[in-house]
Amino acid sequence: MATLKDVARLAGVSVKTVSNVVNGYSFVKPDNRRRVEEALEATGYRPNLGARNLRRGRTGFIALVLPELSIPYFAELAGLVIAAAQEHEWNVLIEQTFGTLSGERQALASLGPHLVDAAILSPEALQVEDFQLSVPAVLLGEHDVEVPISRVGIDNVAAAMTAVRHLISLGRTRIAAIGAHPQRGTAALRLEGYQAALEEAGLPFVSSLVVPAVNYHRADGAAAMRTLLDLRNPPDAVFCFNDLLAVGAMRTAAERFVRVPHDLAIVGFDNNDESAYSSPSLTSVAPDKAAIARAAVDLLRQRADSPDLALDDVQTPFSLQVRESTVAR
Amino acid sequence: MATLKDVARLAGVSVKTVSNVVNGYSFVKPDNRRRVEEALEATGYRPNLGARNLRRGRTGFIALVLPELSIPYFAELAGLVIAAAQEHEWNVLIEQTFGTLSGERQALASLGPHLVDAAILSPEALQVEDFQLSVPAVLLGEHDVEVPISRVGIDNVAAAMTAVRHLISLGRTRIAAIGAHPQRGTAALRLEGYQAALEEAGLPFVSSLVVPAVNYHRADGAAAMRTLLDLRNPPDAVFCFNDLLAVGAMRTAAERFVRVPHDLAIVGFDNNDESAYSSPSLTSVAPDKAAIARAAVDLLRQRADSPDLALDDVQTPFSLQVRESTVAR
DNA sequence: ATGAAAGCGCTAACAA
DNA sequence: TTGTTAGCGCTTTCAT
Repeated sequence: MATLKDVARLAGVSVKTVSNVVNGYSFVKPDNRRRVEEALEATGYRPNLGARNLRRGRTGFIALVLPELSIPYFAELAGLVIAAAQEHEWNVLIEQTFGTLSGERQALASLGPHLVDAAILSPEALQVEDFQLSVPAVLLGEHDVEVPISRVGIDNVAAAMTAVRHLISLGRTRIAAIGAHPQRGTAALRLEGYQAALEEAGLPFVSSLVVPAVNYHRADGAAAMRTLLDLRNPPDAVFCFNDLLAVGAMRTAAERFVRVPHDLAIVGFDNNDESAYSSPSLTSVAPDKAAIARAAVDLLRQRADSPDLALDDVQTPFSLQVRESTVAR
Repeated sequence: MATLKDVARLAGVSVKTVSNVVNGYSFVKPDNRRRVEEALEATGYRPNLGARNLRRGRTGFIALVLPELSIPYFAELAGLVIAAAQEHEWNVLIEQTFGTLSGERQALASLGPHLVDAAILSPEALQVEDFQLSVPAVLLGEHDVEVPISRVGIDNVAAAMTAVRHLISLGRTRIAAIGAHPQRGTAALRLEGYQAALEEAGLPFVSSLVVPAVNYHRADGAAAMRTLLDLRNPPDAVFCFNDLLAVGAMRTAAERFVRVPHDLAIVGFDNNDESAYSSPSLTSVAPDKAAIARAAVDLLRQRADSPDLALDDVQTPFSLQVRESTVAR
């Protein structure tokens, strides 16, 4: 592997001049520039990023800390973050926490400034005291914990209200919710939106129609739906706090021969790619994932350049994708 | 951020001693060890990986080059690779190529030895001449191109035969295939297995039942299925070269009121998580993704340690997950 | 067993 | 405009 020194020797100039050419700096005598460029070409020189970053005091990486890549929402988001980071010459380091407190703590602990320049976090269990980050960071989504970290995400209360209002507009009156979670801030907000929409329409809040979910996987949605269908008075609609739960719920409905949307309308959240292709296809709250990724990376770029910028809270847009699980084709 | 020097000063020893303690090397006088450990604790020292790797001539990263994280198969695989790499103290750098030749070339070009120690590649369009890697690499899956790179993957011909034999055992006789692709090696092998299974059973090969797919997304499967259902003599079964195509095919079947599996049995490939939850659930060839991830990382670890190990070709196991899309519940 | 010092490849301050 | 050189934080001879 050719180094700057090799190139300099070949071109008969100093490393500084080569460095200048490589970095597009200042003014280099045309003659020298040409010889350096030839030497660069001849040696196939490629800068050693490790050395460059050591010198510059940066790493060239940002971390993306998320529960699990096998969860479609995070996989899609990760792809978008990688694309957005590329435009800022950042490589992305993905850390999986599996949604556990210990996993999240471990991931955070590994995020020294020598490893990454900044971090995008999507925590589920972290406590306030854990947020002693040594690099600029941005939180994805809303959380109850009041931590001094910038955030990017949608308005969960409004999004949940939109979903439930849609169900109400369809004439549904016994609307269930799947995904309540005591510790999870996002869940609390979606539940709040659910309640607000019910109240607004003068519908009663029935606590047996609110089913918690420990995890947000398909199996949890399936189990929750079984609970709901076993009720003496089952719901005629259900708002799931993510698409995975909704897919599980639809699966249970199919197994029990409950017709969707005729007997039961279902709305999900996240608008996973797969949701457009299920039968019936799934109505879902669609956050603008590309906007989230872009906003997060932009925010970090600013913070990395000027570390003590004020906290920010970016609200990204969302929409409701209406499909067959609420409106028959 | 505390450096080795800081710790050494605090402990009243040389950096060498501290380095020895940090790296668990040789014998350190108990008294010194204790003082170093206290200083380590007091300063909250964390080694600067960039500097360490610069010195060691390694980067601490491996690249995972894949088409797209939004494709569930790759997302699941990526998660497993990250987990496997962690056990070898490697961080994973994910590069998305979007399956294009230019994307793949660009990704490869960026893989200098100063960026990554090794690479796991999942190419779709690369030509032989592109494989001028400067770091140890492993190819995921089988490819026609004869390149001097180790490979890890399943036996695609055998896997495809297993899938088609299953359909034949169900009494299906007009078995279609979705996903033929002129350039893609994996597609050629799956097609080969499809043909072999038909031949073995004395079934005719009907070329109109083989539908190509430019991409392997859900939309492509849906379109291919429309083509098949428009045939004067449509198939009674279809083998899709991945689960995404199968999901699309199922969607089209539902739209056309074709009953699965009664009128049409469907088998997919990859066993994506989502495939167990569709209605009907999808029968699928299930590669052992964890084994693939582990084998790939292990192989790279060996190659990184002793660069001129012989080429290897690891065959990982697979199974057939039989579900409702072929056998009604 | 431990210290001193060189050097990984690069950038930037300082000289020239 | 370009060369010389120090030094980023670490590991590792080479002494001691």
